[in-house]
Amino acid sequence: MQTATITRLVPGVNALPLPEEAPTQRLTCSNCNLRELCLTSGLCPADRARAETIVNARRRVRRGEALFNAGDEFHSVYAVRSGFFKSSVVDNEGREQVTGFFMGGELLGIEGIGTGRYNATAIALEDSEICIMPFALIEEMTHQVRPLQRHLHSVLAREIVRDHGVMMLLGSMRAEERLAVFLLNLSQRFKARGYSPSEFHLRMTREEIGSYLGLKLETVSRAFSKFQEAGLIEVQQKHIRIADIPGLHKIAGQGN
Amino acid sequence: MQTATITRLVPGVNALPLPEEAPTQRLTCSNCNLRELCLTSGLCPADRARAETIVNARRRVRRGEALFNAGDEFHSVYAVRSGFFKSSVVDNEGREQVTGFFMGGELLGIEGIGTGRYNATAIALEDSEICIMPFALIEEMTHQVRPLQRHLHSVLAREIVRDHGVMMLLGSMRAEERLAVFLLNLSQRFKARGYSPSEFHLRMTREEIGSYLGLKLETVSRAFSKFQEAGLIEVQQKHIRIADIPGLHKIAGQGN
DNA sequence: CGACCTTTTGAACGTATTCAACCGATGTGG
DNA sequence: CCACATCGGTTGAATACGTTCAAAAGGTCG
Repeated sequence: MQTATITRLVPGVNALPLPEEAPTQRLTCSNCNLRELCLTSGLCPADRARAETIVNARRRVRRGEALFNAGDEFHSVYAVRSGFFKSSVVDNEGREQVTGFFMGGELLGIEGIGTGRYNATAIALEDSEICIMPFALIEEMTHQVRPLQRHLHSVLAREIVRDHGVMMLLGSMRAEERLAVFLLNLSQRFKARGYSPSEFHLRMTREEIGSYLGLKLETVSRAFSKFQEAGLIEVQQKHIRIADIPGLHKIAGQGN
Repeated sequence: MQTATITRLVPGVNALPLPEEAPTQRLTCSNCNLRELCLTSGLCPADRARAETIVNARRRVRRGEALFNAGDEFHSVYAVRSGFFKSSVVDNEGREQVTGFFMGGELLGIEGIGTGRYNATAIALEDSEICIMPFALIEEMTHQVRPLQRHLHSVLAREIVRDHGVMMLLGSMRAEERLAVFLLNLSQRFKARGYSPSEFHLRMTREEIGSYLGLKLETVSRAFSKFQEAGLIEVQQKHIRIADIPGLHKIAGQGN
């Protein structure tokens, strides 16, 4: 499981360019198509060019493999370059709670700053690639590039805001509302990345969706079936087509 | 409701010392008994002395009064100097979700950095006093006092970790487990502030506890009664005595 | 003291869970 | 390449937990 493929991007012992990227331009934040969704979003080109030295390597993570585990020593923040992750925490009784799903441009592990250890486990739900950003480099760079500091604060704060949304979802909504909110959120994030907002593949199982939403997998499955009967979606295994986005919004927004 | 009593701590138009503090030493982070629980925790005396200029005023907030409202423009972070607050968000349908309770030394409003507006509403549950820390000053100071920057990151990250705990609670635990976890958490926080960990006053209503825990107020009340019958606590209205902390841990920890 | 708010408790109800069976898809080894 | 084992998903029936509705008692505050 620990056969990580690491691509060094900075001069060093392993600096030789790997075959698959040798002929083309090297991938940096400046030419990354996810730059406006990631840590350097909002920076001017000059600032971004300086900040992108934060990414000192990339790494492939295969489906099912852990990028990091809860309790591991924190040293780096990871940006999803491609693929899909879940993060989860486990309590004393071994119950897993999925705390989030992550796609291109989103950051993983950042809450490790608090204690010096990762709080959650991050697992790839499909073969993925991530950018490694040592936190020491990030902190150093925030002193040289002020907008980056502001943006780092913003990223952390928005994660808190996101969590408040999840608390609202878990604390006050019924099963079908939760699933509708979940589907709309995925839809909107796919859209922001240039994918279809109405047709996509779920990378996670019903059980993982259920864990995230505070429901059992059977309840998730039943809600999918009910949405399909109502003509709101078409669902076949992991393939989803959203037929009626306003209809889902109506369910998401109100007591039914 | 907006009759805020503001005590200026820095020279300025309203710099005259108010009667109640004129005769004694001025309250600063350096001599605040909450300093190790607050934003300057972990700083050496010299760094703290520099950083404490962040607090440029204090303000009284009376019971029931809002310190800030969701949607208000974000400019300051607030530290609870004395008293007790709740924070909550409201969805489209008007449902309130309490996202946290805050006591001495804890920070309010920090997630506003993300969007430039407060995400939640903060309401005093008893007459309280808070320290006002303009975020512009905080950001400026992090450049002069490196450990402060690290600590600011840490505070934000621990808020995320805390939220993950709440997600676990809301997503995977049953009513009595949730209440046990809640009581133990309060107990531990009172203890950290030098109060009795086994006997305290609940500042919030059953409804607010329920909102926080994703339960109805009747369910909270029943769970209290059941804990009392089991000899785990003595409860009379808002007064709580925890008689059997290990017993509560047992309930908090396991499926019953 | 009276009005109002909070809390408690009971009874009926409803939603999500649990238990179970079955089906389809996926992947592995002979 | 097929057979079989495994995993993920769907659906039904019974159950359990928390909610809803309701009434009444206890506190609090003007």
